[in-house]
Amino acid sequence: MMKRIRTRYAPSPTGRMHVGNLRTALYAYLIAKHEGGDFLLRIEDTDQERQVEGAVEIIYRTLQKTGLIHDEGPDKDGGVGPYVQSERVCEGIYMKYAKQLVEKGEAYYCFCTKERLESLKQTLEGKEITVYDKHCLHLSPEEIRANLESGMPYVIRQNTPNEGTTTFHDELYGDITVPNAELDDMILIKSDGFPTYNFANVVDDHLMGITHVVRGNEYLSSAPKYTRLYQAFGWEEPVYVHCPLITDEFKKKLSKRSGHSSYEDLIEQGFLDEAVVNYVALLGWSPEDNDEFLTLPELVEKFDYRKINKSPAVFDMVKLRWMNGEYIKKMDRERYYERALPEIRKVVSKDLPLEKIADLMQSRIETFPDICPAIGFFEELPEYDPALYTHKKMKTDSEISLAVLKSLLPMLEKEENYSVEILRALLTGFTAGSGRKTGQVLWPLRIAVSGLASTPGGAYEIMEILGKEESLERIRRGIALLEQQKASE
RNA sequence: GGCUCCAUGGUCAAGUGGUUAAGACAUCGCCCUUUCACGGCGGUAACUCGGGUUCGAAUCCCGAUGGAGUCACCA
Repeated sequence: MMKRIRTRYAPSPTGRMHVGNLRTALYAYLIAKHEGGDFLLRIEDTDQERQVEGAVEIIYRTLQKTGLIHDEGPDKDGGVGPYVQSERVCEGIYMKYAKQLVEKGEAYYCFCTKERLESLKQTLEGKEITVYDKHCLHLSPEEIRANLESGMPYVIRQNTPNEGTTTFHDELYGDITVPNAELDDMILIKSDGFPTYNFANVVDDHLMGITHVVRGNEYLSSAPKYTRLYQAFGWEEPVYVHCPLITDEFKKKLSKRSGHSSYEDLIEQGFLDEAVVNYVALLGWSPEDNDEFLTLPELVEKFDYRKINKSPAVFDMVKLRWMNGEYIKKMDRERYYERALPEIRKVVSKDLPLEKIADLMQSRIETFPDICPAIGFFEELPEYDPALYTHKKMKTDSEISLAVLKSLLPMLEKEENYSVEILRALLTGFTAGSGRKTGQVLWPLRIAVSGLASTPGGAYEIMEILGKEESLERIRRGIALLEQQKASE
C-alpha cells in the first residue's frame, strides 16, 4: 500500500508570485492531485526584513484564481499546524530540533561577529563567496557556556565533515553525489532566534508528513545539505522532484529581482488565468497525446512527473500571447464582455453599441489591451491620406472611389435600417447593377467610414456600429476629400 | 574560480538502438476574404563537436565545448 502523497507549496511572503514559483506550485499540486493526495500551503516568513505587507493575501488570491486549492494551510487546519513558520518559531519548534543536533554533535554554536565573517569573504569572478572556517566548532564547552551566559549573540551551524561525499536521489536527475568539503556549515538558527529557510524547510517537511518535495532546480546544489540534516536526525528523506528552471530570453533564471513579470502582472496585462496556467504547465512537460490545450482537471488527470523535462525552458511571451488569444476566442460572451468592455470604454466615449465592437474584436486580439489601438476610429474619424483610396488589387483609385461614393450616397441616405444584413443586400445589389467589382465598391466605402487601410471588420460591420448619421457624415467627408484632391491636380 | 546540472529547429517539445527525426509558437508563401483577423494548405528550419560500444546511435559510454544554477544570519 502506497503512502498517501502529500506535497506543499511553501512561499515566502515577499510580494507577487512570479511564473517560476507558480509553475512549481502547479507541479506540486498536480503531483498530489494526480494520486488523490494532499496539497498544503505553508508560509515561510522566517526573514523578518523581507516581509511585505499584503503578500500573504496575494498568495491566497493567486492560488484561488489559478485553482490551486490547498487542502491544508494557515486557514485550513489539518492537524500538523501551525502552517506559518513565524508561529512555529513561537512554539519553539526549530530551537528544540536545533539543540537536538547540537547534542548529537551535528551542529554547533557560533559566536563569530559580522566583521570576522567579512574577513572570510573572497571574490571570484565578481561574485562574493564566504566559506566558514569552522572556527567556533573548536570552542571548549566552558567557552560556549560562558558566551551563552554572558548573552553573546550566536547562531547555530550545521556541522558538515570535510571528508567524504553525500549522495541524494532526485526523481528526475537520479543520484547526485557531492563532496562534503563543498558543503558549507550553513546556519540553522539565526542570531534573532529564527531558523533559516534551509533548516525550517527540512523540519517542517518532516513534521508535516510531506512525501514529495517539489522545488526549483536552483535548490539542487543545496539539496545534499538537507540530506545530511535528515540523516543527522535519523529521518526518512522525502522524494525529491527538482523542476527545471524557467528562464528569460537570455536563458537567465526568471526572478522578481530582475523585474520579470509576476503572475499578477500578466493578469494586469490582459492575460487569462487559465491561459497562464496552461502555458506554464507546458514549460517542462508535455502530455502524451500532444494536445496543448488543457484545463486544470485535465492536467491533474494527465500529469506525470516522471516525464518532466530536465533542461531549462525559455519563457516565450509570444507563445503565451498566442495561447491567450485562443482562450479569448473560446470565451463565452458574458465573460468576454466583462473583460473587453472596460477596454473599449477607455477609447470610445460616444454612444455606440459597445457589444458589437467587442464581438468584432474577439477573434482579433491576443490580450485585452490589444483592443484599444484598433478601435479609435469608431470614436473619431482619423485624418487620412486620399491615396488610401487607390488600391491596385481592388482595382480601384480615387476617381472610381469618388464615383462610387457619390452614387452610393443617395441610396444610403434613403435607407433607415443600418444592419449588416440590410447593408449587405443593398450593397451587393448596387454592385451587381453598377457592373463594378465588389472590391471597387467596398474598398472605398470602408476607407471613407474608417479612414484606415485595415480595420477590424468590413464596411458593413463598421457602418452598423457607427449608425446612419455618422456613416453618411464620413462618406460625405470622403467625397469632399476626393473632390478637393481632384481640384488640386 | 570550486561544485552540480543541462544539451533535438529561433522558442516549447516528441523521441529511451533501426523513424522520410512528430507536433505547437514564430517566420515565409499560397488560398479564402471588401481590408485586418479567423480559417485552410504548403515551405524554410534541429539531433553542439570528437572519440568509442554496436551490424546499426539523436538515443548507451568517455572526453571536449557551450549554457545554466549555486557557493548569505535570502528564500
